[in-house]
Amino acid sequence: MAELDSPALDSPAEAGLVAAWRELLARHAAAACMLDRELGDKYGLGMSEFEVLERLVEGCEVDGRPALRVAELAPTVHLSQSALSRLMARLEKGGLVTRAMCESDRRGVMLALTEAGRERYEQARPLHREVLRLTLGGVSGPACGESDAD
Amino acid sequence: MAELDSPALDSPAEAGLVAAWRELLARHAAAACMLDRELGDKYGLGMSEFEVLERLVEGCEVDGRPALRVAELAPTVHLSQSALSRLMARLEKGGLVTRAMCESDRRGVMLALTEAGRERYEQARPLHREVLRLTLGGVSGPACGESDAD
DNA sequence: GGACAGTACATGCGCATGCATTCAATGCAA
DNA sequence: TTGCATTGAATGCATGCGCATGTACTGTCC
Repeated sequence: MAELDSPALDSPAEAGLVAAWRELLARHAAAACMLDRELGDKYGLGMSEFEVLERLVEGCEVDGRPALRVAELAPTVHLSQSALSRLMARLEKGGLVTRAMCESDRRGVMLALTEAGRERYEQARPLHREVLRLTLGGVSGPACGESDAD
Repeated sequence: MAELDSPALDSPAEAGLVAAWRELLARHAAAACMLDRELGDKYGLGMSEFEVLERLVEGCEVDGRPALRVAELAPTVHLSQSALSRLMARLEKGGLVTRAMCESDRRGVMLALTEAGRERYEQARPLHREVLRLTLGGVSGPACGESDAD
């Protein structure tokens, strides 16, 4: 209730929140920056491009097989619909994906990896994982449970 | 041909890393997006602007007192030198900070909050904290079992 | 059937960012 | 002192993003 004139300090809970936020910002910046640089330099892919390719690899077969629609993909990569639309245009221009009109609903666009897209992804993946290892590796802060060592 | 070996699967360690990365991406996107929107709407500040003001509040007194140099500030807010330079220009144009030439090294620029800057920060802080509470609240660690399966 | 609201994606636009470059000031060496 | 490499910051430029809007299509209600 006494929040009239003690504006200079956070409560302990807030301080923890802020610390967590800064930690998150630092990790995100480190990983995103290095991913963009490394993947861009060596494979011509941005961080988001790689994420999109990965979703496509996970979600569909190669070239022509059942694929994803843009609207489904957008939230999973944390991009706006317009950003994803342009990103797909870039990938399509690079020959890594194809955009085909959806038969059942001609407003929709089916996204599918090409062979080149899959190959590019496979090539880039080790580097992506290595960057994650370098930037996130080991220190995951207040780690709860290690479920990755099965 | 890439799919001969076993390139389609990550090792368990890699899978954990990727899961942690996606978790981090999701939190960052949620918090950053909401912060930008809320702070922008209500106080005319971007997320990075707020972070910069916060560093200035922490690091110096009001208007004219000892301040920070751009080069010192940049890494703490994960911005490039050029981005920070422009950001400071925006804040200065808005009357929230002042840029003064450093006496001892005239290449440097001393950054200081103005009264308006401090006030704006104090006004925006509660909203900032609330957004953090909403987006990061409670869960501070990576993957404790709360994982999505898309 | 025709009009209208709603959905899916593309596009115009402005903005913030990073890289490369530039300009100014400093430090060092001859 | 002059000359040169280095550092701190600002700026030109290209890029990617989100918002708002436009375009094409769908489904519904009359």
